[in-house]
Amino acid sequence: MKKVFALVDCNNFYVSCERLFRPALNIQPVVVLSNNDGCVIARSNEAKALGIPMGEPYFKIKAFARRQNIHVFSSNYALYGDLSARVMDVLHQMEAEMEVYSIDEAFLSLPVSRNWNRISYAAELRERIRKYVGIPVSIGIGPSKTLAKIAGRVAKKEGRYQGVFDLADSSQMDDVLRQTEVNDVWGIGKRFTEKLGRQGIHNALELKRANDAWIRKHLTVVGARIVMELNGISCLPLEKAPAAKKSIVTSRSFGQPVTALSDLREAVISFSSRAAVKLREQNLEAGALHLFLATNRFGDQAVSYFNGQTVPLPHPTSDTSMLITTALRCLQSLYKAGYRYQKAGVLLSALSPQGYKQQSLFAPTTEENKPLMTALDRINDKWGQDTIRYGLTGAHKLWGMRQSYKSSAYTSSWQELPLVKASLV
DNA sequence: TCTGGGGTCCTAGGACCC
DNA sequence: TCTGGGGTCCTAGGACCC
Repeated sequence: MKKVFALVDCNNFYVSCERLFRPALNIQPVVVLSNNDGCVIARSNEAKALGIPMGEPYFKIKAFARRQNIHVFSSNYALYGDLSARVMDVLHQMEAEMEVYSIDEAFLSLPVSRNWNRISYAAELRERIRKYVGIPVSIGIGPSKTLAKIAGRVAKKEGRYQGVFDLADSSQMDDVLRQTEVNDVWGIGKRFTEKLGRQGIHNALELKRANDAWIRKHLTVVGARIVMELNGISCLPLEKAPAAKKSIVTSRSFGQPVTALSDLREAVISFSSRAAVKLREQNLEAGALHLFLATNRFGDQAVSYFNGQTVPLPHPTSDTSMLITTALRCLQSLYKAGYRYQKAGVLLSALSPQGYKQQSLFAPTTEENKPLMTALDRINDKWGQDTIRYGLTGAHKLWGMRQSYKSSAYTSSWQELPLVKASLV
């Protein structure tokens, strides 16, 4: 049977998560900040209306936010991750084929049939998510993922459609595409927009009709696929199972600049430990480790330093102490005194399933550490991250993140459950 | 003072081989 | 003056996404 795609997209997701536990904020301007309280990464409609751009550094709007009574939150991924899982559960229950595309989006594959009403199905989905989880969503429907994305924008923006817009076999197709700026098309970013603009291509309809050879030459096959998708020819299939990871990164900007090697060591040990846990969660082992250090990229270029080092591991491993030792060796050779470091990170690559590669006959094996790693993960799973951790990750954490406006882990920590108070009068 | 983090895919170019 | 050609593999960098 022929299929169409539906995109289910949570509205202003992080803001909606915060509002769930602070309903008084439902009509107030709200923003959520990135790690380190750096940039604005989610805005309520009221905050958008006040002109706060996506990605704006917080320090630039701090005074304005205070004047306008904008409610500000540090990001709280424990909360957002849990609510995301609940939204995805509701979708699963509807028994459609689905792809979890990101923390706040999922694609569904819907059958095309004359005696079946897609719009009322989508409306029902939307209502269930509102009722069971409390998060508002928009749903766009189209013959390709790219068109479903465009339909989703219409669903979100135009109140008259009540959160659901169907672009599959729609007579409005070209009108909608004409009104969609090219940089709002999925896969067209800043650079492609500039290139297209120089060719006189400014909206999605013009892109749909663009010359294929030119697109292939200047936007590569990536661009050619987008053009086909705009023409209703689906090139991007529904990925029902998540693909195995090819790399795992743990990196952070520091709450304040760090100069001492000892502080960097703490950070590097902490990032390596975290990366190792992620590796084990996915039953993977790494064949190589990359460590990088960076000073503030917006600061004075004369005193800037960015460097990284990749080293192969003697054999694929997910052993925390092996990864820490390797990362610290990199740090030793990368570190230069006198710089104000702002960021560091560990990247694990050459990933393979656990136990997949043959062990070396001569290299030291980490096999005997497996029970220790398993025990460590179990305890931290049960009692919370970092209940047991490697020494030297530091108690004072000079390098730790700023999170001045964080809400509670309402749904994933017994200590932080919301309290409901009632009294009988 | 203060500018996120974690990913993917594609291409060009260098190293190396016969 | 003239300095092969074709193939593979790897990596760095660019572009994009949420």
